[in-house]
Amino acid sequence: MKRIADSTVRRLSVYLRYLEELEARSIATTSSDELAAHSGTTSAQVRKDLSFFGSFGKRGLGYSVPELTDRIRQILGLGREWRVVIVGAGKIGSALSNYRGFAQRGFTVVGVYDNDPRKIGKRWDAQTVRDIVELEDDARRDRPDIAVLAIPADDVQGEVDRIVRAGIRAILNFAPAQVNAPPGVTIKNVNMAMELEGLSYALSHRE
Amino acid sequence: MKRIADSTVRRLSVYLRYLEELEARSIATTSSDELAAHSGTTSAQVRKDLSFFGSFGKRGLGYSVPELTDRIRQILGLGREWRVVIVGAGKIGSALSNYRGFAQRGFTVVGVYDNDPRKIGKRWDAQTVRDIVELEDDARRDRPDIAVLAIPADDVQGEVDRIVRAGIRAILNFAPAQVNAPPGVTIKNVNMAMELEGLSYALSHRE
DNA sequence: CAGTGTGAAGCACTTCACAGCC
DNA sequence: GGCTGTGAAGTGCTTCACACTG
Repeated sequence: MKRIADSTVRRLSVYLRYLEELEARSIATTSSDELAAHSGTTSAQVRKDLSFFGSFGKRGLGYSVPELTDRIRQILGLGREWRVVIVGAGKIGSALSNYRGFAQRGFTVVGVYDNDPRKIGKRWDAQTVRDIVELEDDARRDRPDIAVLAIPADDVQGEVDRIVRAGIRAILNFAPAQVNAPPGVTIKNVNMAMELEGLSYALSHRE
Repeated sequence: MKRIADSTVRRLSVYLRYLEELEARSIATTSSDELAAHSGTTSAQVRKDLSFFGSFGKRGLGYSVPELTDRIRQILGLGREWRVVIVGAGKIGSALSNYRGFAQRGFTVVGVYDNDPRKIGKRWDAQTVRDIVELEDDARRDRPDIAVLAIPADDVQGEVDRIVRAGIRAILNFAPAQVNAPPGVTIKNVNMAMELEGLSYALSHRE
């Protein structure tokens, strides 16, 4: 399949959230106009995004909510369980795994790791914190798909390397550090410092 | 000044982090090549980004680390204190305000708010949680610049409206919901669900 | 006739390539 | 000689506009 822009995938995620809301309210159909209004984009953009994956609508009528919901879930790969390990037994990982949409969309925490002896062995949500050095061994058994990396900025690269050695090919990185991964490993960076500095910039450059 | 792309501002933030590291190691000069290597971009991109704001380098020599650090801080508006309120006394806000770079870059928490009676009045980091209905009154006294919105997805728009009424013109939104703000108010969305779904998509579309 | 699907046009960001300066 | 600064070219995402169809 043709390469899909990152921005397109992100918008699909937003469309999905609105479609789920419509589904909960038992609304049967919607239109590109309506989807656009609730997603902060334009109707042309919605139609273009969907067109990369097929023609899901009916001309003159719009889209069937249940059908489009299913198709987008399928496209995003949400039809299965994703096994997630949290590296860094801190507040960010905890906030993420407690988020109700997390389990709802098929993400399951199969392990929590830290390198701090004071944390190892302690209870953490429904898990017991394990020693980070055990990640590679455990991974052979647990077969995690995704690692959430939420540690302080020191030695982020070292932990990325460990995660990659453990055979995990997708990383959600909350550490404010630039990291390299081999081809075939996808990294998404969530950098709060960067976002705050973006706000600082915006506030500073107003008329 | 010419409008600057969001992506440029985000990269400046990354350059700054590397420059601070160089400064800590007392390294006096650097080059666009080196900055690029540590920021996941190209040297041409670095030079182009900087060129929007002036010419900070010396041909044949590169950039003075302290000078460029200062200039980027200035550009990003980090030369002053930014007063931040946290709306939603949960783990995300706590993780953010405990992040050492937060205070270091001039962001100060001046208030924490929640609507849960069980949380109001309780200690939360160095703050006492206040009732969200008091935000507007308090803002007249505290003059916050930025609101960090970290509440569950319900009624995000209502809280955005309240924040805007309180005169705050920059919002960092962690709630997975599309929100509208009047012109003049900048919103940055950090959507973890979207990032995870991006990873799900990437994992599902491999050869 | 309302609303989709889609080539074509428009626009914005990135990369190139080289003149200019230290 | 090395590295910056920058017009020009390239690339890719977004918007337009309209043919098409239920």
